[in-house]
Amino acid sequence: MKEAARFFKVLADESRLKMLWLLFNRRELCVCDIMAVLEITQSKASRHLATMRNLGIVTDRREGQWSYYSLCPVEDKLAKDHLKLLKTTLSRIPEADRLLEKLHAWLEEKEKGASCTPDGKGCSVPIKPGGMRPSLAGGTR
Amino acid sequence: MKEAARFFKVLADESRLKMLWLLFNRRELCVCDIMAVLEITQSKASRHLATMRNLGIVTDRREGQWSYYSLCPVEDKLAKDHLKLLKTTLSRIPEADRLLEKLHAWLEEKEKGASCTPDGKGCSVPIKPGGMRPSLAGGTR
DNA sequence: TGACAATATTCGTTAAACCGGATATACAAA
DNA sequence: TTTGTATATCCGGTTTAACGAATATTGTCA
Repeated sequence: MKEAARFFKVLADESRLKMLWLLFNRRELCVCDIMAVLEITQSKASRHLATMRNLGIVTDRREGQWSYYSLCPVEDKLAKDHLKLLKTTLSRIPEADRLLEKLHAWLEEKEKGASCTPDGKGCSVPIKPGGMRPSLAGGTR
Repeated sequence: MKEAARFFKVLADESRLKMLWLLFNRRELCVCDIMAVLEITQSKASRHLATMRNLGIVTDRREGQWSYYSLCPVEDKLAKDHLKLLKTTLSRIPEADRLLEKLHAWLEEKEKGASCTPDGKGCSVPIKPGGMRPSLAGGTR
């Protein structure tokens, strides 16, 4: 049961729940995206993602300077089942919709050249006309 | 989502998971039973039960000197669904079986006159031949 | 009433979680 | 090589959770 408690401990944080919700709805996201959408500091985003990676419910993939996080296949049955249910239960929370809207707004903005600000207080949109990140352009579906 | 995190926080403790598991399998239990089966102190048992009552997932019923705790109908859909799933997922954990065996052993012992020891270190079985608690005699099913 | 049993609550301590800011690392582009 | 960006990690500091022991409360029974 200790293992089960450890699993729920990871769900017991609002920021992590939000991150999971985003990842339920987008194949992968980089730390930068999560910072922007959740409006949290970089260290906070990175730390929470690491927590979930340590539990084995997300993985990361390095590409250039970016770390892309995504859900990963979960072996543990308890975790697997509750995560699956979580996707459904979270979708019924009004806030969840708003979060997805924010995500899509951000991703669009990013396409146009937005980048993370060092202080994590959102994003600057310098509109570098040529500049384009690997981003999720064409990804997800 | 804050509400959801608050819910999972309550699940994020091994003792509380065990208590829930016992209550999934027994209509009601008094603090004394939980102390004995989980081998925890009285204050620990009482405090954890209070935590769950505050969240609205268990209720208590006073009868004489005993407080009987049981699961209560949960209005919140997220909590309700995850609790339902929890019963299934916990049942697959080997430890869960052993816990139920312990519960049944204790309840039987109690029938024969066992009582809580003040230090919460288990139970003494003074074998008062006549003495019988309200207990769960005839209850549960 | 007084002694005892079951439970709740308080108290002080310890441990864990979380946080922001600073720094370290890794990579990219100039 | 220097600069800048994205991320990870470290470093205190603050908050929250958990605990055992002690005490308070409530009910029982003699």
